[in-house]
Order: sequence, then C-alpha cells, then structure tokens
Amino acid sequence: MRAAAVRLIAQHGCAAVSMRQIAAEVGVQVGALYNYTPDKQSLLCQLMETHMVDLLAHLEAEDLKGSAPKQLEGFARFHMRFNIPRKDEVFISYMELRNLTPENFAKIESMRRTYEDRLEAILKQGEDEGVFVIADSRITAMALISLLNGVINWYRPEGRLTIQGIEKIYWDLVRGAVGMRG
Amino acid sequence: MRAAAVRLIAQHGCAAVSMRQIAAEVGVQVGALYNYTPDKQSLLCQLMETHMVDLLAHLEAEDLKGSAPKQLEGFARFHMRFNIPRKDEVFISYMELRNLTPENFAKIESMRRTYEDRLEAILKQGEDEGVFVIADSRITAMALISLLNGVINWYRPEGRLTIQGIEKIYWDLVRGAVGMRG
DNA sequence: TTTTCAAATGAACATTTGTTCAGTTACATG
DNA sequence: CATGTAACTGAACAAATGTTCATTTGAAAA
Repeated sequence: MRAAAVRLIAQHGCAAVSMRQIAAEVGVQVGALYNYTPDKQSLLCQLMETHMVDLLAHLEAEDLKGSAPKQLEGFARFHMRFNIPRKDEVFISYMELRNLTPENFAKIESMRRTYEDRLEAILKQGEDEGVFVIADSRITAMALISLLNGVINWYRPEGRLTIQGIEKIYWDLVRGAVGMRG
Repeated sequence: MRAAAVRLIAQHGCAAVSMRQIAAEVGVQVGALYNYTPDKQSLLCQLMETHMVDLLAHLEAEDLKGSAPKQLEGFARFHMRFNIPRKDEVFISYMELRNLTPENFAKIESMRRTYEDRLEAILKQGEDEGVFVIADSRITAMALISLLNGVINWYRPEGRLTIQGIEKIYWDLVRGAVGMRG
C-alpha cells in the first residue's frame, strides 16, 4: 500500500490522488486502507518521514571522515546513489511539504535541516582547510543539494546513462562549484 | 484574479485549491471566475504559459552574445534576476506540470526545452572555445538550471541578502561548475 | 431618462471527496 | 470441527468539488 501511494502521489500529487485510487491500485476497497493509516494526512506524513529517516540513517552509515574533499565526494556520491532509485520519494518530500499540518511540517523540515547541516559542515571544514572557495556556506549547501536533486527531473532507468556515470558527472560539477578544480 | 490564483496555487498546489477559494481571494463569487476562464485546467495552463512566454521573451531581449563565459554569466544573472521576483510562478511551472492535459503539457514542455537548449548552446560554444570543461552538455545544462532554481526554495524578500548578492554567489557556483575557475 | 450589455450573483447540479462502521470473510489456533 | 480474530467489504454520511445558468446589478451609451 505504501508503495502504491508513493507511486500515485509522486505522479499526480497528494491532493489529486483519492484514497479510492490508492485502494484500487492495491486491489482493495477504500475502507481497508484505514486499517493501516488513521487518515490521509498521516499516510502522507509517514511516507515522507520514512524517507527522511532512511536518508539520515544511510548518510550516517556512510561514516564520512577524512579531508573535506574526500567527505564532499562521499556525500555527493551517496546523495546520488541513494536518491536516484528513490526518485518518487524525493519528489514527494519536496513537493508535498506544503500539504502537511504545521506539526508534521516541522518534523520533516527539521530532518531536512539536519541533512543540509551535515553538508554545510563539510563545506566549512573545506574552507578551514583552505581547499574550498565558498562565498556563503549555508547557501552553497542548499544550492549543491538543489543541483544534485536536479537529476530526478530527467533520470529514467532505461536511459542512456548508468548511475555510476551520472554520479561522476555530478561530482565533477560539485567539485568545480566549490572551487576545487583549478 | 490571475495574481490570486498564482499565490494560492503556489502555496497549496493546484488540486488543493478550489475555484471557490480563488473567488474568495478575489472577493467575488465562484461563477464570476468563469467569465475569465473556460475551466480550471485552462486557468492553470494559462498561468504557466504566460510565465514561460514571458521568460523566453525576456531571455531573447537580453540578446546574449560574445564569448561563452560572458554569455553564461549573462544567462545565469538573467535567470536569477528574472525568477527570484517570480518565485510563485516558477514553483508552479515546475510542480504543476503533472496536472496538465497531454496537449497542454507538450506546449509548456517545449518552451522549457527551448530555454534549456539556449543554455546548452552556450555550454557547447564554451567547449569549442576550450574555456569550459564539461562532461555532458545536455545534463550540465539541466543541472545548472536546477542549481539556479534552488534559490526559490529559500529566498525571502525580507532576508539578509540582496538579489545582487545572490546573483553573485550563484554565478560563482556556475562558473566553477563548468570548470572556469582555475 | 431610457436602453444596452457586460459582469456578478446565488442557487442549483451531479460527482467526488475523506471517513465511518456494522457485517462478512478467511484463516490460524484450540 | 469449533472458536477467535484480524482483515476486508459495501454501503452510507456530510461536506466539498467543478461547472452551469437564469436572474440581477450597475454603469456607460443613446
């Protein structure tokens, strides 16, 4: 059911998908869904929460350490590897924030903030090491995440590029953006 | 009415905003809206079309020419200057594509494609001139647009940065990303 | 003043929405 | 086989949706 909801919501948007459509996709009647979620809002929030918790857990598992460039490369490659196969979830996590209640929004937003902070910390370390040239670490962190997330707008599994190939291209872009090429 | 629709749709999403809410925002009854749009779908499409036509017209008016780096800087700065004050429209143009009918979608998508192509042409010229280091001009073009668009996720008019300041930061990021710093 | 006409009303319409729940099903446990 | 229980059904609900239209409004044109 979770999977069906993710697919439909990513495709049409949360407000545009009815509980009946989700039920139909699962092959079940509407009422049955309410054995698994108290309401639609909770379902949406849980999808986003699961994704964000998953993201943070996997990032931590990467256990990035060492020089800032090495960590940045690890971060960028992790981001691509993790998010590309989860493009539906990523899309939802960015697009449906506005449909959350204030409390749910705060919960999700703080996790996103944690993720951004991790990247910003790497950028600051790189500044201290004198290997990055960055005007504003906070804005650069958000900009880099936008850059990396761009992939979900065009990536198709059957496309001409492999995930490794894409990872490489984007890592080069990131490397340049922080002034690490010259 | 157009303005009210843009604000509401950007905030809540097209499917989540009813014609009655738009009417209320304008200070009018629902029926009155239908003197200005045949239906909701056309209204949405027209908002997006207006924005894209506007974007392409202003880009052309920039009349970018000269060296690739100069053109790229012009493009990046134009993109920021044009889009930041139109963040609602930009948001809609990216998020509500999926709510368009296939014909409307094709119309909007082809304009977006034109815009991307313009950037890609600059990138290719830079490759020919030997001033850019780019792995894949198509992907780089889309990645750069994602990077630049990232600003609408956090920009607030009352924030600490001026548009000129932001323009500069993002131009530096773009410059680095295409290998132009060293 | 009278006429004209575009624009706004307000009520109505058929659907669809999220959600509930009494009853049925199916299956594992005793 | 009987019993218990978790899951699913199918119908119902009030509310909200997009859209239509006969009627009213208000101001410009005659």
